[in-house]
Amino acid sequence: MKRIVAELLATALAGLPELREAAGDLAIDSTIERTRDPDHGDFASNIAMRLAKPARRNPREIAMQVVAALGDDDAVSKVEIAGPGFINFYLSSHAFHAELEAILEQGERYGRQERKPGPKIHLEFVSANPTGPLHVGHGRGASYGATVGNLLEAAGYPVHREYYVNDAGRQMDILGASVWLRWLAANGCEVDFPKGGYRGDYIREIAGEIDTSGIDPVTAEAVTAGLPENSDENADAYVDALVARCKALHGEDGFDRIRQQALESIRDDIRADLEEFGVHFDEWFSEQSLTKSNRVDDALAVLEKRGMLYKKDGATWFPATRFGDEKDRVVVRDNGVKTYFASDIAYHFDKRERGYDHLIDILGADHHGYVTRVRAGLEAMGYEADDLEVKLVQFVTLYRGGERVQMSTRSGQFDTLRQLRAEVGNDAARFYYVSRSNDQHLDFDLDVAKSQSSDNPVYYIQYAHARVASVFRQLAEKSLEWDQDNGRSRLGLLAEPQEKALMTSLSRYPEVVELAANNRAPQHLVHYLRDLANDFHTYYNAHGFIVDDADLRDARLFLVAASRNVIANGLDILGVSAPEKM
RNA sequence: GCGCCCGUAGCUCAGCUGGAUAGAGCAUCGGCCUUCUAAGCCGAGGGUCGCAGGUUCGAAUCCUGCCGGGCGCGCCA
Repeated sequence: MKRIVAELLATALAGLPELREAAGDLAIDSTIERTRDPDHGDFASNIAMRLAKPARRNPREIAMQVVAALGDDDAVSKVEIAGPGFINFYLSSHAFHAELEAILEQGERYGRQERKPGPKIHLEFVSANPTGPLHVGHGRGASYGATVGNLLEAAGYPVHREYYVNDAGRQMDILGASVWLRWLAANGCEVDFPKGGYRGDYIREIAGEIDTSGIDPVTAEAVTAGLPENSDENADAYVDALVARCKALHGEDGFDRIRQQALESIRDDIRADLEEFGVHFDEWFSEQSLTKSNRVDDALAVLEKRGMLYKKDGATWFPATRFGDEKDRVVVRDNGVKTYFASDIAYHFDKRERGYDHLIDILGADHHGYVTRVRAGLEAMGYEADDLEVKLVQFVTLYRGGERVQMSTRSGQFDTLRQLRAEVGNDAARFYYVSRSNDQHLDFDLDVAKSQSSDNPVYYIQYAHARVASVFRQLAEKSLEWDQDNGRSRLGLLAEPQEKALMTSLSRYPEVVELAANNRAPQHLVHYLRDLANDFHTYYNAHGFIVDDADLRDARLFLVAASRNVIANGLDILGVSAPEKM
């Protein structure tokens, strides 16, 4: 709808060379906004004020000139100049009726833009290490990422959703050793469990499920002989020695089998958890595959070739400070092992090489330290630092009964995403996770999320949708039918203030989706749906829909059906269900 | 010490690339069910937008400094 005004303004400006020159590359779109006050019309443009300086003229005078140059359009009923130089546009009821018709014509497509050829967006999110179940914090990244993906798709961009599986490196060895020890224990071989090991119950479960055919049980003495003490200072050495011992006793293959089964079990569990949560990925990208296909070496070779590596103290360094990082970073340690940073830049290099134009990483706030260096890596390899956009998701704190819920893996308290979903349901979880800006700490109140009452906005919005469905059920019970065509031709009967307000809100939907997509800000959609539901409930309480006058009834049901359509489309983007009945 | 994020009503938070009188929910108070679901609606009170400067026609929004809170600063992953 905004486009109507934008086009009118653009045409007017095209006929005013002096102003057009002053405008330069000013996007006309960016001068137009919805008004907050209906007294200011439906849309306002501040273009006259923006042009005042470059044109060295009085803004009201410019506004008058622009208004005089505006062509006629039956979508616009009135144009006024107000305040310091705003141009206020009042849209005609014709324009709003056309929008209502578009909503029902386009159905699920309403608010979605035509698919654009590019830029192709690579969206990486969650990417939690496969060492245990997802916790509550990951849930926020999952909801946020999934919703941003939906928004970007609605805005027309091709989106590839990817989960990076950190299935290589030392942590996987520790996971393997943890499962191995639990397996040994189940077979009568008790060994002191390492302090840095994974001790969750799921490790025991995995140990009980893995296929160990051909791997023979051993004695505790064989395992512990010559091992360092399992003390706090020796924690790392003790774990590493256990890994080495496992390989010595069962062979590389034996250890590898245990480790691989452990990580696959956990990864599959994470995948199932996310699927149940309505969070889908196009690809689960394995870090192991990066190494196997030599992509890390490829990336390092590119850096080498560009003179972006140097040796110092036996290690290989990347001069990150040249790209604004606070210190240079090691990519290959003095023991020859490549760092996590090396595979990280290789991974992002690979993303670009796979043909994605724009990379978005959604990370926990504790990862913000990596942003500069990874962007530096991309830049050093010849890409733009801005090709990588990082959205940080701040921490989540759970509250119950006004008290902070302690989240600790160790104490076995409430902390997994599964537990949260079981307690409040997927809809409430998806909704609350994205109801706040990603860079705002999130206080997640379990009592509110669970409550099926007025203080719970999820139900408030869903209720509006269910109410519409109920109205149509009621219609059928009264053996009446909705004549949609008649309703369409009678939209002029919708003159009540609540009807005007609802039509205005509905027409905003495409703009809200675009705004939310461009800013990676799902909370805009959340707040919009809340407002829309409010407009609907107000209308519902003020006027009957199933009235005796068939023309008025058909017209009102047209508006009501359009409301249902927009609410359903919005909830779909949020990954929240739109119930027919509550 | 350095870097990132945050500071808006009693509480939890919106506030779009700077716009017109700073908004919503909860909580508090007062109304509305013989009529499509009261999981709803209407109304009232409640603000030094952390503080101080600056930029400009205009600042909660941009810049600088300070105060307060969170997170991060490995040849870990």
